[in-house]
Amino acid sequence: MQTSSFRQKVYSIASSIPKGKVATYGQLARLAGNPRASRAVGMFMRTNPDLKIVSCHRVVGSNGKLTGYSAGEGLVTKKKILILEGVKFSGHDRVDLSSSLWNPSKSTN
DNA sequence: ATTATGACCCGAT
DNA sequence: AATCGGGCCATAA
Repeated sequence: MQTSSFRQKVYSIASSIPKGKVATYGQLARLAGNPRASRAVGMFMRTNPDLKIVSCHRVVGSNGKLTGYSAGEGLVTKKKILILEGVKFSGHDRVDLSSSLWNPSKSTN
């Protein structure tokens, strides 16, 4: 499979994240086929094609830590959106993965 | 084709 | 718990 396909797959998965749930970069990378490409995944979110189809704000670090955001006020906007979505926060810039972590196996689409 | 950078992750100190 | 360093992958210049 080409790397270009990998990127598209990541976008597909990212846009598949249900509202009120969040996924980690490593998780997206793993689902896309490259468990070690967590870094590249972050770059895909950064250079995402359309913020409306790809819910990049629902992507957080492995420990639920908010890393970055290219739109709005950055992490501030990202955090705000997540709260509006119904995601529970554990700290200032941390998401409660225990309750808001997306389970791709259950989503099936 | 090579070098440099980054919205990451993990292990060790 | 916090900090430091190394490794992996894809993109941009």
